[in-house]
Amino acid sequence: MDRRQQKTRRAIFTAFLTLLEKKRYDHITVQEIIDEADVGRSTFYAHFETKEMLLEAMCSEIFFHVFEQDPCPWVGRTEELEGKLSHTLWHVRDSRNDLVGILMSDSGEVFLGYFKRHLQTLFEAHTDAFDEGLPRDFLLHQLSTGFAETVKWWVARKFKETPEEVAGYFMRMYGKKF
Amino acid sequence: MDRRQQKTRRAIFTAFLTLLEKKRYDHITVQEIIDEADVGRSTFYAHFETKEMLLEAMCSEIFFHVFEQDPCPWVGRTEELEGKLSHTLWHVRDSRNDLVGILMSDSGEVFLGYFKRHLQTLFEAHTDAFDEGLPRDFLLHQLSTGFAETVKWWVARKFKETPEEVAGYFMRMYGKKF
DNA sequence: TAAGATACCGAACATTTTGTGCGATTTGTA
DNA sequence: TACAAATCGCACAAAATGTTCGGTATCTTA
Repeated sequence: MDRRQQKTRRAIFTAFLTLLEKKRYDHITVQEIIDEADVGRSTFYAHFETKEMLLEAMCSEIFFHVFEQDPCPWVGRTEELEGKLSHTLWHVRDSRNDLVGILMSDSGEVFLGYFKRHLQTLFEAHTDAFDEGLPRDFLLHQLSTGFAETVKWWVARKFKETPEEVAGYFMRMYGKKF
Repeated sequence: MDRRQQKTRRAIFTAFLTLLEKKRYDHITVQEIIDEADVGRSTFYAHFETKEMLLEAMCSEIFFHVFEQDPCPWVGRTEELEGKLSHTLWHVRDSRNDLVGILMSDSGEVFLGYFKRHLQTLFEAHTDAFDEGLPRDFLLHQLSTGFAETVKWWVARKFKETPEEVAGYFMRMYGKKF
């Protein structure tokens, strides 16, 4: 892809993220994004048809960059669910500069949609760690939304706990108890 | 309150709910609400400063009507948490005409905010039914968001299960297990 | 390095949506 | 009935969106 395109695309993304930390998504105007990114008006519309499609593209790109980048450079594979969750939390904390604005804003649902679908596939291989007497779709729905909410709780607490502690809380909250 | 005010207020609310079932909140224009409600433009703005404040007022009113109407006419009090949750679910199903549009739309967070705060106070008196070794704010956050998500799951399934079944699923998912 | 392709700029313009003002009319309340 | 208040609807201003186009800068590749 042309360097110029990458450059403006990135300028628009970072401008958007900057604005998202200051004010609500639906109060941000295209003009503000253009000004903050310092690009021409027609240039913006050459890249994104609407503000909404910008959000969608940005969430998609960040999600892919954070969670589906392959191979993961700094972590060994583990078969344990709790290890996988810790791993996920490491990624979240590692990318907090990109994620916090999106996760905490009123536009968070778009990114969370990607995240929850990702989590659902993750949990599908581990339902035996939980109560198998529950309807499977209920169980998976609760686990994925529950972990997403765990992340939001953690972010709101500014990552005070370690990833391992948080994953432990989650497993203790949702896992089988004997 | 003047009958005329009540009438237009109601007309605007129902128009808004009607539109919310057809299209997304942020794609609805004030003009569409005005047309659907069949009220004058200045009349709308005499009632609500913005579309957002209309949403806020509507969520507040519906929440109060559904959950804090006192006394509750058709149910006996119970001290059991599971009974209280079933009771809540009865209210939800009973008011589904008003709630489904709001809960399922992209504007759902406003109503869910009221709902989760309500749930949090409800759970505060019952934390002994859950794992007390977890941080209290984590526990309460998970329970309130978890029950809210349970409701969303149930709504999406078009109330296929009974309130008691759903409350049972929730308790089995989150409650102490021995 | 020269040529062609492509992206950017920025200003102008049309359109849509929002929000306000005001006189005339209708409706509610006392 | 008489007064108060809400509604209507039209006109108008302001803001935001989205498009077009000619000139300029930059990239790619032959």
